Amino acid sequence: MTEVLHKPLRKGEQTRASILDVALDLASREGLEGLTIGVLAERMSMSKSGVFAHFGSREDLQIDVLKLYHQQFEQEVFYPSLREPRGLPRLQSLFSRWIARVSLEIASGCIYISGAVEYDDRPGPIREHLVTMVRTWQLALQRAAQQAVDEHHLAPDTDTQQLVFEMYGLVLALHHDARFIRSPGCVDRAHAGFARLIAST
Amino acid sequence: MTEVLHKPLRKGEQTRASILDVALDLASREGLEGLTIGVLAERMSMSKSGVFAHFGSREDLQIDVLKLYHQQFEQEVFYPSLREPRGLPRLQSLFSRWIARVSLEIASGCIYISGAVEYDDRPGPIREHLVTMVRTWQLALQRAAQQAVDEHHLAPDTDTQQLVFEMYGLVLALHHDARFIRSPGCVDRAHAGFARLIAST
DNA sequence: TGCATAATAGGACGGTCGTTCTATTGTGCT
DNA sequence: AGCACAATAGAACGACCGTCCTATTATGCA
Repeated sequence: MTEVLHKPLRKGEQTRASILDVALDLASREGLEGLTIGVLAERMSMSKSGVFAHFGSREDLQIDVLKLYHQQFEQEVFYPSLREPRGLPRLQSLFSRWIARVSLEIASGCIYISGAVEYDDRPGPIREHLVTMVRTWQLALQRAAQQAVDEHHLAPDTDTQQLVFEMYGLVLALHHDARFIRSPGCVDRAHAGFARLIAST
Repeated sequence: MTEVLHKPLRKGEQTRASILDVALDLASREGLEGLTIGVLAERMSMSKSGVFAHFGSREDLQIDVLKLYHQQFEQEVFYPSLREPRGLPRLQSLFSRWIARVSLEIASGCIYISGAVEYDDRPGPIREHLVTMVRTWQLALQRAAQQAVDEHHLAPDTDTQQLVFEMYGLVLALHHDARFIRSPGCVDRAHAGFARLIAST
């Protein structure tokens, strides 16, 4: 069990990791469904079977990509915000970092968002993993919102589920207008929406 | 030119129309990219080539599906709202009918929304058509919002682009939580968001 | 009813997909 | 250095894709 941690990265594990990196980039651009082993192999300058051997199946590869994305999301958005004081500052930080990440992702795309559309009607383990991750994130937001209520930063009758719903809407609108419509200034609009949202509760 | 209008539907045009109906249903569920001629032919109990012959290419088929969707959207959401008086009533009607349609589409999916994700990074005529249609809809909303300002139903300094941005976000969040997360009560949340949106401007 | 032509079927094409098998190359330990 | 074995390559598979070509069937008008 634990001795695995001490084992240094053998060659295989190392290339497996870099395959996953490229796969994440690819899936961000083309969607998880658009992630194909042939293209992945080409980008890696490897043979299809060479790439394939590192994962039991394409589905396992997709799930591993998903887990990697989740990990990066936590690292970039969630954990840093925990250093902010409970309540509104932390909620504000979560939202800002979220926006910042989606803004950077304008060139590549957010897998949580594209995955939600790709797998909204496609049962299976990928959908289940995806739903769990997004639910986790929504619950984290809701917890932060509740803390803001407890700290009297928000009105005591605040519907935190409604709050998270609308925050998610702002980010979806940002992703939509930035990546699809490509209209400028939508990052500011997302921030303005959040400010109004906080002010009116 | 005009004598085409008087020509009754020959057999071919008739089956072509019903193919498009099935294709629209299929594309709503699987996405425009998931719309495949083989599956379409199977659903029609026709041969692949029999289906194919009605459209010059798969891309043309997809564009025709898009146009059909646009037409239905206008018919169900846009035109009926024009009978409401200018200003807030009409804006409210546009939003309500929009929500109602997306709610009914929970079982099948909205092509504007899924298409936005599928084609946000895939250049070509399909993307162009899609962007034009969504832009048209957003501009219609913005026009209605501006009329609400002119009628003094909304504050004179209202940022109508911001308003449309947030309305779109509410619908995207509804689509997300209803179809992907499958959390109940999000239709009410979309309405509540709109009410708060109007109240706070 | 016959005939021009529209509508559809059937089969084949080259391509890509995920996956499997076998062979070859490379690594890392004793 | 040599050996066990991990890592990768290469070819082949069946399945599905869009598209094309040719034959057959159905339609609708004279």
